[in-house]
Amino acid sequence: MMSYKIKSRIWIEGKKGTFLAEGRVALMKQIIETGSISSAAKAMKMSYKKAWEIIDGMNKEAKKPLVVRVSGGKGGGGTQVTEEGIKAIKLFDKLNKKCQKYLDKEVSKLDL
Amino acid sequence: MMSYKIKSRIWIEGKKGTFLAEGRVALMKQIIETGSISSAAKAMKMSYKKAWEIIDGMNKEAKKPLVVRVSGGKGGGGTQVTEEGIKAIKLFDKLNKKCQKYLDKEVSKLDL
DNA sequence: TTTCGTTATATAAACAAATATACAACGAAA
DNA sequence: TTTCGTTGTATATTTGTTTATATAACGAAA
Repeated sequence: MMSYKIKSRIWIEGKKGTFLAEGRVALMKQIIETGSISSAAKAMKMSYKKAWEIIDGMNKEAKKPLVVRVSGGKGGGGTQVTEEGIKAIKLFDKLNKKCQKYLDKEVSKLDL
Repeated sequence: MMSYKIKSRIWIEGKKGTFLAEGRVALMKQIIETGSISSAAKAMKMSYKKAWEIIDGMNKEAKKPLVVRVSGGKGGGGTQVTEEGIKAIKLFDKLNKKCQKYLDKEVSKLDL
């Protein structure tokens, strides 16, 4: 009857805290677009502090850094997403889609 | 290498809001144990108001009530989880386990 | 050496969420 | 009719989270 919808949220945890999650991936995508944490935060209407903390926490859980930050220099510096970061984005998006697809299939068997 | 763990959270949405979710199911289980919203809330160290709102929201999204509440009467009244409620608990727990199992399997292929 | 806009950091202010408190309504049983 | 502990509801308080603000550090390039 399609009365109900199943929703899900996934995230990946490292030893001390969250590694990858939806917001983190979205922020990385925005950094790719804009070239810096500050402009990415602005575009997402997020405070710089929060954005910085997300990036910092993510890098601390990563084996190789997902983003590299440069302070000072031409234009004041900036932040770049590494190859590892791009891999992480793709991995997360893929897992997320698979999870939702699986759940939709399971629920469709159930006539809720 | 087992460095990372995948985590997930699922919930079921009705037309106007959340129907089933982890906290709601836990509360129903506690109501089965204790026989009332107030004592269940106390046992879970949750405010009565929050517990009441959870139950209210859940019943509003349910086709048949998952809990029946009686105010007044012997002992002041109480709350009981219906057969529908018990079915809902089992359904949710099963879906939740399946989801986590699926994700663990997917992640195990990935050598994170 | 000066300039630039960024990163990095601390603290204050604003906002949101949860809790605590109080009290009316309820109705079966004594 | 009175009693009981619950449900139901509103409001004030507390707590926690998020944002805003300010400022130092940075370092390549002009």
